[in-house]
Amino acid sequence: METVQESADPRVDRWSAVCRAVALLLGPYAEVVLHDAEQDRVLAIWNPMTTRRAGDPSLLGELDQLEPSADDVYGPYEKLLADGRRLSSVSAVLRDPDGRPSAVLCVNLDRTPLEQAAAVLAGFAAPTAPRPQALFEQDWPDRVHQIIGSFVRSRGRPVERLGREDRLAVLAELDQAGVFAVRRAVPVVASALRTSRSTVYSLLAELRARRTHS
Amino acid sequence: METVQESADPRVDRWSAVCRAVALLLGPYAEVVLHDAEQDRVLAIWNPMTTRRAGDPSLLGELDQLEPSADDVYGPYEKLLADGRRLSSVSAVLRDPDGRPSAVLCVNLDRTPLEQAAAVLAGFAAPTAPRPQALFEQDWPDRVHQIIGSFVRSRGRPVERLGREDRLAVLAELDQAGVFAVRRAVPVVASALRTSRSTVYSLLAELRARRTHS
DNA sequence: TCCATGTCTGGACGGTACGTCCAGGCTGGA
DNA sequence: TCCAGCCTGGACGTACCGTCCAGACATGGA
Repeated sequence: METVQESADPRVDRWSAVCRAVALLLGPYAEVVLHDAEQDRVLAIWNPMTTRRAGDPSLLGELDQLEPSADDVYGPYEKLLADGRRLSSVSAVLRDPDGRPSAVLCVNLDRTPLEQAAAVLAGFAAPTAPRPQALFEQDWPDRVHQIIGSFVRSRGRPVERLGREDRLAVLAELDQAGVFAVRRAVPVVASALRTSRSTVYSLLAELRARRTHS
Repeated sequence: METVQESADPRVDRWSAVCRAVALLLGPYAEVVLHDAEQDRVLAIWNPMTTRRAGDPSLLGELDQLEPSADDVYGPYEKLLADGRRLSSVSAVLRDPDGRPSAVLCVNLDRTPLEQAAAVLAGFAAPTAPRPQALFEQDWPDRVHQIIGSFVRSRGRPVERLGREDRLAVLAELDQAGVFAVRRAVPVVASALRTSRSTVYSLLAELRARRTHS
């Protein structure tokens, strides 16, 4: 099992056993990330699925402000990787003896193997139907919030503190998901991202420009 | 195995063995329907899943005009029952020795058991996600055509000859599928139904009126 | 044949949403 | 302090949406 760990942080010492255990239990398709809740960076990664490394600025901070939960456990949420892999993510706030949040544990499970098995079963009855399941999303605003929430959680900081690149990334996810083909989607996304309609259009234009100019 | 058969039609005699065999092979979840291609009615049904009976006016006629296929076999196509069951439908034009179409065989397979198994697998990795699979439909015009095509096939007559009630029914399916929440959907549906934009809006208004006044 | 009924249709219309643009304000860094 | 970049509300033209209507058409009965 590959481990990426920069410095000997006491919190890593404290939690690494748990992280290793989870990473081993869930097999080769689970990534375990330990975030710093104070200094906003990655403490350690087991079985990394992306290129993130310890010390990267996947800052946290104020995770407890968004969606306060009774037991500090969030998820599972769905997340999309750039290469199309679909992840199930679970986050947990780890607190020190004083009760203050000191680290955030994220477990990302690659669901594609199980989904392939499910597709085999589903396809057995309808060999030609490309997607035998859902037609169109009825509660697409909920879906928008799910995608944004999953993204926010993976970055470990609330929506208000997302940078320009973060918003471009989450808009790319939403766009790839086809959100902007449905009517009245832009205002919903804008308010969900705590930004203005103009900005959403501007960022979308930049996305398209980047896509064509490369 | 339940069989609904009204009159001793020679075509029923000729093909009933095939129909019984298919109905037995595919178990209790397959419905086999033999349609009259000349007089536009149901000749016989094995394992009926709906309330249709032999002699019902599920007229056929001119099936060969729509989407000419080399081998007279259409599908499988997806179809929705009123109670939500999802079917895979296959149709075949049966021709008499002269080569003229005389009967149409339809096999409707209930996919819900297999889909439940698939849902178990898919849900294993994401217990809380209501729909772990697709986000939004990217090629929704294709989907519109699939729905309409499946409907047309189930009624056994081409789009141009659909009556008012037929169009209301297919529009209800499309509406329930959320098609009209996507941008520019109405013109696409109108041209697919070989009707005008005005008519689609009018029928949709009537649908809504019926839904609220009952 | 003529009429009555019901439906479909193209056109036109007002209203809404869409996407773009810009001048101003804000923020973070030099 | 200035500067550069970004965000923002507002305004604007356009495209689309949904409705309405008068005429065409088909159907069926007198």
